[in-house]
Amino acid sequence: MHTIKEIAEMANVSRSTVSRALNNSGYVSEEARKRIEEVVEKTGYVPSEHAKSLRTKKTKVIGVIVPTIHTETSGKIVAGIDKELAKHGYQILLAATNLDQQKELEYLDLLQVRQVDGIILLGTNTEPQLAEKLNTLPIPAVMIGQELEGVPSIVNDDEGAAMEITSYLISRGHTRIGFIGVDETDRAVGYMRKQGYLKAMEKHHLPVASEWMEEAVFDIDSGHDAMERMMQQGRQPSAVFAVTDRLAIGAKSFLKKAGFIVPADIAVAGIGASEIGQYSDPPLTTVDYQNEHAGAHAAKQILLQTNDTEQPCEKIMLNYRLISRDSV
Amino acid sequence: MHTIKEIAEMANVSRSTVSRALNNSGYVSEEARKRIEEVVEKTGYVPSEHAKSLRTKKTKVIGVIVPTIHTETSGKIVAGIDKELAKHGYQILLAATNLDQQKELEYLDLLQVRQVDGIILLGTNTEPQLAEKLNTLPIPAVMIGQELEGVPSIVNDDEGAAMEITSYLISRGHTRIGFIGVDETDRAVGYMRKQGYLKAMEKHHLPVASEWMEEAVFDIDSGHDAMERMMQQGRQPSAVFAVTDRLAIGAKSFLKKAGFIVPADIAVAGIGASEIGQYSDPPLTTVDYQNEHAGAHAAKQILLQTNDTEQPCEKIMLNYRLISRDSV
DNA sequence: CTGAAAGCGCTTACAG
DNA sequence: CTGAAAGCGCTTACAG
Repeated sequence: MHTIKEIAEMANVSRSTVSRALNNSGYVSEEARKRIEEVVEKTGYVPSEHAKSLRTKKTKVIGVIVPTIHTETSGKIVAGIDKELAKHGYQILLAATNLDQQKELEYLDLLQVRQVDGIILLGTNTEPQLAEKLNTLPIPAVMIGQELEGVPSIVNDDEGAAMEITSYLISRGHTRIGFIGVDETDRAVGYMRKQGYLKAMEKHHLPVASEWMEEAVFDIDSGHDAMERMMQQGRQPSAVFAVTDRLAIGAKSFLKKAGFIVPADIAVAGIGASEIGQYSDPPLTTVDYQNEHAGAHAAKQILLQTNDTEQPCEKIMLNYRLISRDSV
Repeated sequence: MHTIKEIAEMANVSRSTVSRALNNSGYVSEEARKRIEEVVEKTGYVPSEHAKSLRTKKTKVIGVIVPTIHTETSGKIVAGIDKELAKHGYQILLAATNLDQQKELEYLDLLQVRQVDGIILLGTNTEPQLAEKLNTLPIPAVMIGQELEGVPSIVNDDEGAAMEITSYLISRGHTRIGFIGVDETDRAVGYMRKQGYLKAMEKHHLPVASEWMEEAVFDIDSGHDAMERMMQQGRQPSAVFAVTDRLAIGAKSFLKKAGFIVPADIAVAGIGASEIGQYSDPPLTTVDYQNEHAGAHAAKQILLQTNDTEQPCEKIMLNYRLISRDSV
């Protein structure tokens, strides 16, 4: 690895001049520039980002904190972030919490230490501790998927989507509609989607039986088990809305095993527009949140903020669209 | 953000002593250490990684180059890498090529500039240019999924797996077996898996018709189209082996649309043990490569090499297992 | 148009 | 056990 000093010596100029030439800042004579370019070309010299960062306090790296990295949703969001960031020469420093909320806070520190220029967080909760930390961060942060006081965020219309999908089930003649949700500390997925379900039911004056409401965690098996519990009750629903596609897939897999036909016996719907839902049997009715867009938006936001620190704290709510397929 | 100088002043010691205390290197009296710890605690001081890196030439960051980040395979491998790395306080700097081979080379440079301690590459090809670059890299590199001269690598037994799955189809009574592959510049997926197929057919003295061999690219739609082409020929196969699950899913989706019953009319098998295959209809027979393990192995390898530069260039071939499900 | 010098925030021999 | 000093590789006023 060469250093700027070596390049300067080889080109017979000072380090200052090399720096100016490379950064296009300040005057450099044509001849000097040419000599420098030749040397750079010949040596393959690239300046050390660390030294640069130390001086300029900029790293062109954005920290991204995700709950899990091998799920489709995270994957698409990160892909969206990456594509947008790459356009501007930024890179992603990735941190996965594996759904451990404590780690969310730890990584916030860790990423700061690495002097990232900004942080994008795929939120799983809205704990006040997190909000506080995010608000006192010396660098810009953007939250995806959850709304948090004082933090710019890209959110989905979770309540609206849940209402729409529940209403869709109702419009297809269903009145006994089950619900598979998750813990409400996840405000977007746990609370808002449940609200949407409840509001739709209420609007149509339909009863909501407690034995039709199950709580699960974020995986397929958990959806399977929730469906199993629901069907063991006396009164069985004729349709079920699960707050994620993976939960819905799990529910369907239980129903299939237990001999129920989807959608003839029971209709199933989810949220997420995952491929696994698209190619499962029968294809899953769901809502598309356009996760790549969410990622791209977040990247744009963070880039805006790094360049102009006093950006207003924007909240963006993304569109969704219902995808009706054969599971309903 | 505080600096070591401020901490030193507040604790009434020199910067050297603060550094020694924080890194547990060299002697520090109990009293000094206590004072320093108190100040650090109070201020929430964390040393700048950039300054550290500039001195020590270590960053505790590993660059990971992937073809795409939103696919299940990449996701699982990266998850495996991340988990192992996190144990040792390392982080991932992510770069996605979106299947552009040129970018693979560019990112190799970019990551070096960022002074990562090592690079893990999910390989898609074995171009000599890539091998050469990897071999002259001043930092350790590990390749996953492809074998490359002189580069430590974690590979799957692609030929073995393809042979086994083809033999499995044969053992179920199939003799007319189609093949959906990808370009052979991807040596592992394109060439080795095709070899496995051909060898199994040859071993059982079965004919391989050219109209049973299709080439696709890495997505579901492409598998669909390849299957469509194959079925438009005069002689139709009774089974088809696609080199990835996604291709197999695409093939199945065409067959379904065209009115064929899987597996009664045509059996379908893939490789990858993806969830989408598991929950598709009927569930896909496939081979599990245990991608998380591959990632973890790669991380261990790279960690070994960063600490001990003269590690021998190891090649590891991972186990696979056949998962037989209803698509065959 | 150019270069000497200071400084970013650390670590590490070295002298005491 | 501790501190002064040099140095990692850059950038940026400043003086010329």
